[in-house]
Amino acid sequence: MNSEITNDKDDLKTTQNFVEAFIAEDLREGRNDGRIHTRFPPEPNGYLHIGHAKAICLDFGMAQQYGGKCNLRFDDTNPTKEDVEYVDSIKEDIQWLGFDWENREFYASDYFGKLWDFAVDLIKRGLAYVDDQSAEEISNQKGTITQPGIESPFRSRSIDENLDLFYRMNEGEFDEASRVLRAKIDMASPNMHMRDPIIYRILKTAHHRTGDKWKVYPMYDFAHGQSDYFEGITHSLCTLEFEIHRPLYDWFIDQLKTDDYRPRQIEFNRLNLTYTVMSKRKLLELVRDGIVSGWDDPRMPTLCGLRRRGYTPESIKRFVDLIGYTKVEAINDVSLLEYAVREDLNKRTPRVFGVLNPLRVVIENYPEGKTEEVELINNPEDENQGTRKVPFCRELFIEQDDFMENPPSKFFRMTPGQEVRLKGAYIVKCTGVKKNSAGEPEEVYCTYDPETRSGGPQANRKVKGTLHWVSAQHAVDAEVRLYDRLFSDEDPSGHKDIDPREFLNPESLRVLKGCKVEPSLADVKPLEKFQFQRLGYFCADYDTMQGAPVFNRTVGLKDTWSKMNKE
RNA sequence: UGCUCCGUGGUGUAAUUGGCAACACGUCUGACUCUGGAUCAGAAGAGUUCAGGUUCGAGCCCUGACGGAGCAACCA
Repeated sequence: MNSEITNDKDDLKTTQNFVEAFIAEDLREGRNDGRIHTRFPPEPNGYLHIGHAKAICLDFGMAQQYGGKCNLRFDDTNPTKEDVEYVDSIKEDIQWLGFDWENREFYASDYFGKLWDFAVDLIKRGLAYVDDQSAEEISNQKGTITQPGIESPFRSRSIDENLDLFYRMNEGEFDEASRVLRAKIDMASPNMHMRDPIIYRILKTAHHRTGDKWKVYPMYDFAHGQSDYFEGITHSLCTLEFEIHRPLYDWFIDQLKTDDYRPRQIEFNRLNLTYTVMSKRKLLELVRDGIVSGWDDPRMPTLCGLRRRGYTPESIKRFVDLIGYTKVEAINDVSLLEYAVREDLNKRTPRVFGVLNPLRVVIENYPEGKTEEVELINNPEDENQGTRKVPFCRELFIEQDDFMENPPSKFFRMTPGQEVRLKGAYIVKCTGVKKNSAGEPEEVYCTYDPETRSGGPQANRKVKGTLHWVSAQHAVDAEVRLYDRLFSDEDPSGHKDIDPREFLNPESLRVLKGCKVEPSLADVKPLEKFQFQRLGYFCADYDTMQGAPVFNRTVGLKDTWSKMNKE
């Protein structure tokens, strides 16, 4: 039949990344009964950013690809930092990306009981002990990166005493920080994480889910791997900084396992983007200090920020697909993200006319009071999007940048004596300009050729430039927010001793009021996306009101003209 | 200084059991165009951090340097 037709050959993946290779191998060898089960484990202490999207795509993607499942599990073991506000936003963002954890919404706090039992079990087996020392004493005994630690004086107290103390810790009998439970492993290990790690600490803060039921809470290392185990996770995918934790992860699993099943931790590289910061702490500071308007400020690399900026889930997934997964610490160029969103928006957004910096044009030989309806194609990339009618009359607005009285060569726009096409309407010839006292153009005059209306007898006459325009009489006023990168340095947090905010880009937001857009845009709804022809992609902001649209610029169109002029 | 991980065009990634270093973004040409967009055609750009070794043959294996990152929170 149509054997030679493979129109999607570009999408056929011929290679697999190292994570896929590991998983494929495990499956081939029948480990864990040939199951694949992953999990996405956010801590509910902040909003998700595009780096999390990379993890989400891998966690859910691997499960999808190999016919497995992916759980959503909140890693909520530290009530002092976590909150339900974050739980809700995290769920919303994952759903927005298009992933589904079905009924598998779990919390590490679901396992506090089992974790407690496991800790008690370790104590009974002589593998854990209560340490009465202060944080400082414990830290001093821990040794350094080059020197082994020394054992705690409480390391060998009796099982009964340990049990008694541990129960009393949870009954609130002791102050926070007065005692901890530690695993008894090896104070001389070259891996600091194996030097009798703390596994439970006393915290008297109420937990957002378990209230004041518990006075002791497990540490990350004592909760994460075990939660994986309880859920039957087969592949625990995380970022590179947890590589050093893997021996400890495995140690706990060894103590827990009762048969051949065991989860495997695999670490991949984190996503870094040029011209931004990605750590939750730094993002939180930007919000807290009012440098941005909130977590969903369109300049933020958060998923809610990107959403508000006009990014689509597809473009983010495509970007993640393009950058891949390795073990190399990389810094990815935002221009690739911008490429991904342009590629997507080009296919899906309708074209419209919007004039950001209006300059009035009067067509002197066009009848006063006359209005024509001009038909325009909504999207040349997708004819299903049809056409629309746009009013045209004697007075219009064009872009200030599209007029120059004394232009350089290769300026194919409005300038005295030169013909230019008003897209979808007529070819006009500039006849003059009126300037204000400062010498700036205030009003431009031209004449039109009635024969050149699109579809008309002279319509195919060659002119070098085509401009977008809006009828002055019918234009809708809009606010437009032009966003640019938040930092002017490629790697703002990559400089020792320099605060990233030294590199804040003062032009990261420019608000334009009194922009003129075509009447079809009067009643746009938030998050509706458009291509403002010749300018870029824009997305209606949440601040949009009936008849008073507000647009965020997602990304500009490629602009070879402005590039030429930079040199 | 100890341990762990990592070093392939400007950037991000590929290279099946060792077999003439591939792709994407970016850059630069040109064509086409009622978006200086899109599309199409093409070009430049690395000899794989370095030095040895094994081999008929090494980006892939071995040794040693050099460079980068992570690890000493009662954070995750």
